[in-house]
Amino acid sequence: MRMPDLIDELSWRGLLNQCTDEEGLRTYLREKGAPVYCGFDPTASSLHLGNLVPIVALAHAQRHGLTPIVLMGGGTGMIGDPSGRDSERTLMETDQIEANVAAQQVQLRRFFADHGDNAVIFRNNVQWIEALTCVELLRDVGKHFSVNAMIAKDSVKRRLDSREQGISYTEFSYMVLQAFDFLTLYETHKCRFQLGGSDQWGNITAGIDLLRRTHAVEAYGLTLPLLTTATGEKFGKSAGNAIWLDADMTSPFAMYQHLIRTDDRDAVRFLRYFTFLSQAEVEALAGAHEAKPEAREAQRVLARELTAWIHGPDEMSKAERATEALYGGSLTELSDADLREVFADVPSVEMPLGHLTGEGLALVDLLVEAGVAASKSAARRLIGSGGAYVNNERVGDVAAVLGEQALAGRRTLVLRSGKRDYALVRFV
RNA sequence: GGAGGGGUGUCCGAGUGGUUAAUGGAGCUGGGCUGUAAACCCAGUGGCGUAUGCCUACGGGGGUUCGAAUCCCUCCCCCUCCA
Repeated sequence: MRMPDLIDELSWRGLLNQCTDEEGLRTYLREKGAPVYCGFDPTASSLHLGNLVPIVALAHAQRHGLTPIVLMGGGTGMIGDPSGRDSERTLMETDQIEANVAAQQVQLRRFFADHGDNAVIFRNNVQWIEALTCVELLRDVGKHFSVNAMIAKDSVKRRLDSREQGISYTEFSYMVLQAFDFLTLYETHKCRFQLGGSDQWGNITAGIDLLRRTHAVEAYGLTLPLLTTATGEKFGKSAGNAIWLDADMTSPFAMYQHLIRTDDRDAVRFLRYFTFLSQAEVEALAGAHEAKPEAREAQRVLARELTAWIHGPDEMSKAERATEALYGGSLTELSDADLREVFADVPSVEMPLGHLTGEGLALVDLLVEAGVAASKSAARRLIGSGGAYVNNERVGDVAAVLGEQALAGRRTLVLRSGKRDYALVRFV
C-alpha cells in the first residue's frame, strides 16, 4: 500500500474542494521537494482566522515533503482580485500594501519550517509585476488569453451579469496577472502546483492554461473549500469582526475564547480542518464530543491547538489559565499579581487610585473608560438590563458609585459586560 | 452625449410636507433557559443628560415653508437602456 499523500490528507480532513487531474497531481506530489505555491492578498495589516485554511493546507503540504512557496501579492494587490466579490474594490495605497505584505509575512513565517530540504520560500510578486511593461503584458502574456474564455469565468461572469455592479478593466485583468505569477514561479522554481481557496479556481486554471501554452508543461491546481459555520457565517468572524492573528489586534485570550465557544456542530469539523491531530485522535474526540457535548472537550482541544499554533504554547496556557480563573470561582480571592497575570490579555486601563478612594467612581463612567460600553447611554442600558458585573458580581443599580471596597486584590477591578466581555481597571 | 431609475440608520428596506430619532426585517447588545453551545423566549439598539429636554441624522450644498427624509435649485455618486 502506498503512503498517504497530500491529497489523502486534505481529503479526509474535508479540505479538498476540487483539483485538476488527480492522477497527474499525485505523480507530481511524489517528486522530492516538489514546489507548491499559494498566494496571499495583502488586503489587511494582519491575517485572520479566516485566512487559515490555505495556510494549514500549505503547512500540510510541507509536512508531506513539498516545498511551500508563500507568494505575497504585493503586485497583484495593486490591481485587486474580483474573485468572490460582488463589488469593485477600492484601490489600496501602495505604501499600505507594502506595509501589509511586511506584516503578513512575519505572521506567516512561523507556520512553516525554514530549514531542511523543503524549507519555505517567500516571494513577492511586486518584483515581477512592477517590472512588467505594458507591451510585454499585452504581447507575451495577453496573447495567450481569450477574452471569450475570460468572461466565462465565474468571478467575471458574476459581475457582468450583476445589475448593480459592473467590473472595471483593471479587475478584469487580474487573472492574467495571477496566471503570470504561476508562469514566473514555474520559470524560477519549477513550480507546477498551486493551492488556493475555492474562489481561486478560475485564476488557478488560467495559470495552468498559460503554462501549457507557453511551456507545454502540465501544471496542477487544487482548491480548498470556503468554510462556513453552522449558522452560515464565514469562519473566523465574531460579530462581523475578524479574529486577527496579530496579538495586538486580537489577544490570544480572545482567540482562545472565541474558539472555545465554537458551535457543537462545527467543533469536530474544525478539529479536522485546523489541527494536525491524526485521524484516530480526531475520531476519539468526536466520540467524546458526541457522548458528552456539554463537556466541550472538542472545543477545548480546538482552542488549545489553534491558539498554541498561532501564538505559541506559552500564550496558549496563559489564555487557558485566564479562562479557568474567570469561569472558575470568585475573583476577590485572587491577588493583584494573579489578576494581572490572568488578565494580561484582557483590555485594561490604568487610573490613579485617588479617583476611587475619594468620592468614588460612577460605574457608568468606568464602563465607558474601560471600553466595555460605547457610550454612557449604552452603559446605562447595560446596567439597567442586568448585564454589568464588577468582579463577577452583577451590579444592577444604574447610579452605582464604586469605592475602595469594590477592589479585587488591592488595586485591581474587573469589569464585565454580559458573559464574555471583560476589562481590567488597574489603579496606580 | 441622450433618456430613464436611484442614493434613508450596521445592512436590507418602508416612508413622498407635520404626533418621524424615522414602520418592518436582519444583525448586534443584554437578560432568561443551558454547557462560555444551538434552538427558543423577553428587552434594548444615534449621542449628551437624573429628567422636562437638547444636539446630531435620511448622498453634499443652497432654498421654499410656521414646519422637509419628503417640495424647488445645484453639485456628487450609482444603475439601466440608447449613441
